[in-house]
Amino acid sequence: MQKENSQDLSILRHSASHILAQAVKRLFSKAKLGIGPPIKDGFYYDFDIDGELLSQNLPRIEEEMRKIVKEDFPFKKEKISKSEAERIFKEREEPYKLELLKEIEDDMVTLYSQGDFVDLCRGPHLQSTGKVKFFTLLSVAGAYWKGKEGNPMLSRIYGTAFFTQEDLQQHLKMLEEAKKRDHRRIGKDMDLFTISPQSGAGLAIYYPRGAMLRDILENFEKKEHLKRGYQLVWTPHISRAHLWEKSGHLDFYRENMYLFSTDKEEYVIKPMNCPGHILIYKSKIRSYRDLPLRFFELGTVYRREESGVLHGLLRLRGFTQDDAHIFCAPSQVVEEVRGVIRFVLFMMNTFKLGYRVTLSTRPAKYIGSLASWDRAIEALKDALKEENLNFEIALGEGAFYGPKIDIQMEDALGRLWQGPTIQVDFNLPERFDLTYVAPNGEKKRVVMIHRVVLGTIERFLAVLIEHLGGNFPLWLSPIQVRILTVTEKEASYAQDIYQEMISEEVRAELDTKNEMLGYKVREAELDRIPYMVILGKEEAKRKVLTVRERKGNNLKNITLGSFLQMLKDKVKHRE
RNA sequence: GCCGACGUAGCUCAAAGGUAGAGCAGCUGAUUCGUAAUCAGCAGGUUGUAGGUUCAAAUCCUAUCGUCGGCUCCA
Repeated sequence: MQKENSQDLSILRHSASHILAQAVKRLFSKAKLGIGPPIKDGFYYDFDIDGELLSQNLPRIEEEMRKIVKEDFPFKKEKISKSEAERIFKEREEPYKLELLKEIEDDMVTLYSQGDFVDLCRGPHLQSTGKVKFFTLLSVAGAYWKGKEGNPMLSRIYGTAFFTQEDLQQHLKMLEEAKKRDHRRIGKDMDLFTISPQSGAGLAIYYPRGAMLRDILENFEKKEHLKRGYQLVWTPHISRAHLWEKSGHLDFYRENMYLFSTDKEEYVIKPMNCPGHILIYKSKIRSYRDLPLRFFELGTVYRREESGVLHGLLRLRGFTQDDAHIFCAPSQVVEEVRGVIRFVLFMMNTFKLGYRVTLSTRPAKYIGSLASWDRAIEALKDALKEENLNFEIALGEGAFYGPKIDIQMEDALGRLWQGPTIQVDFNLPERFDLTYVAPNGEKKRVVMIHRVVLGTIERFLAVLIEHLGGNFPLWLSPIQVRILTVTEKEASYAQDIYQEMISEEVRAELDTKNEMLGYKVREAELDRIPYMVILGKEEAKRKVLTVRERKGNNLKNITLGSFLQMLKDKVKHRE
């Protein structure tokens, strides 16, 4: 039933996109048609036209669409020969449709028409334009023809459509809600971080609360890595360009790298941590008995990203990977990858995040031999299968040095962001001649696995903020408790409680402002503080606390000792 | 990088060529209050930046930086 519904919905939306195209052609006869498919949450149509005109005229276009709906044209399907279709679109001066026709291998094609509007389309559609009742246009954006940089930039109009007014309303409401969860909004509200034009686009600055949050995450990461046999390492932020020449990055990754020269030499600000970890591996002769070696670093890297792609903490130019490189024998690869997969799943479960797994294969631009690529892909597949994970294959989406498993996480608008990734690399060990001594005394080639389990601290924080709407569980909350006094008379008792708490390593704040309690409660709620401790005449007299939970429940007559114990238990179990 | 929109006080937003304004936050004072906004006063801005048009620019033009929505790219 559900599935049928979503199929019907995409037919509806496809029809809506044709109505949109007809409306635009009516208003702007010079507009050339691109394509107009239904998508996950609606539909779009691409036009080659002055984009400014469209954004100003969105209301007019929508009005025209409603007229077309009223006119109730039937959607007519017609099967004709390709040459006949070519004649029609030539006459109608639709160069993009002609280009699409050329790529169709069949001799026959289908056209759909409504009124005087004709489109090359596989269909299906609803019976008539009158069936499309509840829709709205949302935005205008640029989009390259066929999604290829270098192709002409078309103007894309996005919209959405539903079968009922209620569904439409609900969807629009959901978009509003998502906006409220936007990590940039919450980051500002909760005083966590900023990206200041003064320091530069794509570079985040953490305020005390944001820095606290990072620190909690980072400490958690370090502990979990140590538990799994990783060793902490640290490598410098800049290094000689020479190193990056050897790794191949200067050839394959140059446009994303920040380079600078000192008087004598060129240097690179690291965009990745692997070359540094390789130097650590190479610092001595390694035995098969040492393997696998797992080097972990919260490595801050900088990449020159195109200005248009920057997006809060989700897409930055400077970010910190929870990066590790595992050096192992070829026979250990599957087991090591399995271990990383389990680690990733542990993380996703800990934070209760949804995810999607893909296996990315060899891209057009790559280094290393075909045979080693095939071997690496097999190893990743085996590990995924043995962990019983569902995954999709993304052809040609691998890194230039090896195939990878990507785990994507969802943000508040349902957009997917790459987080954890696991990449097998047979190539860098070759380039740097990384070996170990086998039992028979022979030198053997080591295999390298690059992997991150959260991805980056920044992006992960962003996804987490949106996932939780800023309501961090106690163990993650930068501020765990705020102490509120009812009147100024309780200031000294509150001060004592506060001192006790911070000495017990509770992240507490004291609010003795001369304001009414309602005001302070409201502020603490807006700051999403998990626990408020309310101290008035009663509490001071009886030396107890009243605790208000974030949701509004009250716990009365609690002693400081039992409250501290409760906090400790919850932190321990990450509730 | 490309297409489009936008940039006004710490924040949210007014002011459509003619003296930049409000709410919240901040500060001072009053109030001493029991679970999502107590009252009053004060202060706060070379309208992102740099040029230009004009008697006069937040407003019009150009460039530039940045932000937002996409495309492309990616952790």
